[in-house]
Amino acid sequence: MAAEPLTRDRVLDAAEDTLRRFGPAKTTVVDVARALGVSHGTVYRHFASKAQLRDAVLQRWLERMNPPLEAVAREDGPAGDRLRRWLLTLIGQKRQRAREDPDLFAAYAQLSQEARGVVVAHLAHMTRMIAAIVADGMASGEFAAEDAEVTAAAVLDATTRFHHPAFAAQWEDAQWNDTAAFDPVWRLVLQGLAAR
Amino acid sequence: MAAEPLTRDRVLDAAEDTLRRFGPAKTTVVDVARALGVSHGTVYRHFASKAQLRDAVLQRWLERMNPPLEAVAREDGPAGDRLRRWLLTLIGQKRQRAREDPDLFAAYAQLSQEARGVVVAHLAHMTRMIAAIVADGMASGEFAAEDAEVTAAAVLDATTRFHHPAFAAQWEDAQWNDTAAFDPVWRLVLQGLAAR
DNA sequence: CGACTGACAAATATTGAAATCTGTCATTCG
DNA sequence: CGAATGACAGATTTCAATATTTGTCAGTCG
Repeated sequence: MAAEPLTRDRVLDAAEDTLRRFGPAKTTVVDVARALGVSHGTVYRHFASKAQLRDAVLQRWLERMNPPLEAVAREDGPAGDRLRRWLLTLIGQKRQRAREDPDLFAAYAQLSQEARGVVVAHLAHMTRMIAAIVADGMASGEFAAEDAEVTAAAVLDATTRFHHPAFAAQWEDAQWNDTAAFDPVWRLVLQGLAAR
Repeated sequence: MAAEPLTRDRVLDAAEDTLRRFGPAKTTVVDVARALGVSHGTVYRHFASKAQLRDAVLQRWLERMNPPLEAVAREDGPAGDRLRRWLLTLIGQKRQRAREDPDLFAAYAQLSQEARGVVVAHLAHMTRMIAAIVADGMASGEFAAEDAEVTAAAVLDATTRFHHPAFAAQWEDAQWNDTAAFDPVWRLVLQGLAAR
């Protein structure tokens, strides 16, 4: 074993690799320990249960979605344009993950059905980013809304069909490859936000 | 056996009863035949497969949701009010079914994941009803929309979270009992539709 | 002392043989 | 003749035994 003591992060790395390799159904704590060259008891010094380990892997994986979204949120230009780009970026990220990491994505889809902690935190972060854009739009007089947070949650709700993993199966359908289904919803949302 | 020859409808009745009693997982074609007092081969004279029988039961069950919705669609008054009532009726129907027929509802939830024929037809019908209300709103100058059908589909998409069975688990949560989550989305939709 | 091990009990998953179910069809019945 | 039967093959499900996995903890090691 290494001279270095085992860190939480190294365990997470090994767990993510193993998960990607064997899939969520076939990954055991012993597999993860073996990848690290330690006994499985040691893994339990860093995570209280297999569920917590899986949640932590998932959280890190979800958090990697944030930087591109934060970049869009910080851009210049009309709030409406930024919001549209932000939503399209979110949708794009989800689809990319569904394609590239089908196993991790399936685990995420399952957890979001159960509305578990990690996913709730993820959603809260998404809402906060939208709220920042909405608040900018309110400040510039472009949007008329009462409460940026509540409105942000409504925007996320209204576009559920396009980013919630329960609908991932439909993302492959031909008719979804372009924004034909998204655009009419986007029109509703943008005009719903617009000051008049 | 009865003097009457066995009808498709009597098979459907028996299948629905059996399904309700045993649940989708435990219902066999033999069970349905037994409830009718015939051999299971006879059931196959009316439905080509178990899947077709299940789809037909589900279709009838879904169609029973239509009358109250059609009643709302035919009411008088501003299109905005009618559309809101229609959506709340749809949401109410779904929740009622989720509570009263959990097994049939679970079967429906499963099928809508796979976007199967019955469900696609059901969705198309829902869209047509909304389109009628939207068209009325356009005629009266209350709404500004380009295409009533496309807009209707967008309204259904934007409210997915509140009527799609994938979210049924959340319908029981305290925060969903009132319209606290629905109202902000409704505001977005209504203002998105409104002529200015 | 703190990081790690590995034997252990209880929970969970796997397996394969037996039972049941689906769908077909030659035959019976009225 | 059309409606219904029931025996049958192949597919699927069940069930109980067997094996693996999770999570704990007393004990080892440096």
